[in-house]
Amino acid sequence: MKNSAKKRGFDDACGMAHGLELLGDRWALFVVRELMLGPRRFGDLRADLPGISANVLAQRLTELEANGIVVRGKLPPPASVPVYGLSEWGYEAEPIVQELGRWAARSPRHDPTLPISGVSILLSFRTMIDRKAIGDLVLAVGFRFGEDEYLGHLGADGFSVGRGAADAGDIVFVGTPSVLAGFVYGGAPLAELAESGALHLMGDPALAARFAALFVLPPKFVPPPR
Amino acid sequence: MKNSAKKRGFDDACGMAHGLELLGDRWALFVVRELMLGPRRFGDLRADLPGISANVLAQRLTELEANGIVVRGKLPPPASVPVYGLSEWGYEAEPIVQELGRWAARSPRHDPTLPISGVSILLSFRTMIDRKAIGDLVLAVGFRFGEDEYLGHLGADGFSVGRGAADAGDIVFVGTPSVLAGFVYGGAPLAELAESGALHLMGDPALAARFAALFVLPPKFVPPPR
DNA sequence: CGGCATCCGGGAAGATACTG
DNA sequence: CAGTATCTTCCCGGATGCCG
Repeated sequence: MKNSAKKRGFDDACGMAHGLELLGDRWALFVVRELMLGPRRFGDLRADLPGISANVLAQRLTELEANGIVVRGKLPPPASVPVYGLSEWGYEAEPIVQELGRWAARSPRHDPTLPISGVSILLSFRTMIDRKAIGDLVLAVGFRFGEDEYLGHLGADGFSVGRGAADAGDIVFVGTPSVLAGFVYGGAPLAELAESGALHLMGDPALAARFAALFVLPPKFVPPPR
Repeated sequence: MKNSAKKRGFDDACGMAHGLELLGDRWALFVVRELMLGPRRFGDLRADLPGISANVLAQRLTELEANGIVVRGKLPPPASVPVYGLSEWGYEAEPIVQELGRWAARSPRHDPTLPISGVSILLSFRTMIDRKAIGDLVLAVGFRFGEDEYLGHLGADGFSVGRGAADAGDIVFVGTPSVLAGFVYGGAPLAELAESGALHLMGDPALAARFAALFVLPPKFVPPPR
């Protein structure tokens, strides 16, 4: 009888309180974030969640599944490996992740030099895109982070992205999520990144620059003097 | 040296991760929620946060202040009592609370019969209002929960609310937040509530009914069969 | 009385080792 | 690779007490 579901509740009918009971445990929202672009395997989650231990990840997955947020599945043969995905309702948690990220980006203490996962940076594009700046630009953008490939579509209604063949993009970024973040958000010059081999671009550099210019971080909050 | 901020961080540049470092501690987001409609006193926070202990509340307030989210103030004489409010940036956290609440309202496990605070129910109105249903209705709505009075304004652009004299409303609800929730979200008949004394209405009952009809909870998520 | 220390017990998270 | 078992660490919550 390890559990008995004694979770300390909040005894509060407020939706926020219930949301925190479902997603407020340490690492829970990270797991949801990593699944936001499609199902993944246990080991992949662990690799992109540096710091989480196997038992905590297993427990979070179990709890999230019990609450109908995560769905345990199995790839068809011959793979036959277990995977974890989000339920339809689980996918609807994306605005939570977005608002949390958008708000925290204004924090004076935010350190953007820390490592970042591929899913994180791609989700941040969905959050931070400046729709008014898109104009009539339509573009397929591929991303290759090691073994993981994603394909995004830029259109008048924003930026969408999912697992897919990166080669299908009009432009393709190959590198690490951190370096890509440095290019898009940090304004690192593409030429230097390409020369050092940190970030490889396939396609028109001018298009890549136009793409990067669509994403801007909100201004930091400056506490007024006391 | 109690220990120099050894908080276990996430080492993740994702904005969401930083947001959780700022607001992810137990009770932290509750404190922010309770301050969302204006500054309050230590004891008031404690009273509306059943279950929190004084030392934890003090610690959260200290941390939130150190991070620029909460601002410690003092009412002018002759009151001269200390109060806690939100910084401008702190107020910007409302979408986080809203999205969390909106999402959790679809949870199959959500129990709306639990107690609820005055701030919670009023914030939920801001979240859950159906803008398309407002039409040309313009209305000032007062709320009196014991000693606490709030005044809300309904207009084409939604519902806004703040601390204020409830009497100034075209209609005024007097009662507990829970009973008001039962009327607005649970469809409890106003006549019975008034008769039992649980909820007192000043003003036109038809207006109150029109007001209540503007707020609808999202449909529950029904997990598909395995 | 409001605000914040201190001590303690319980339980969740972290690290590591181990098994199928 | 996908988890489970076990031990340790530390946060949370309650009680108590000091101090303004």
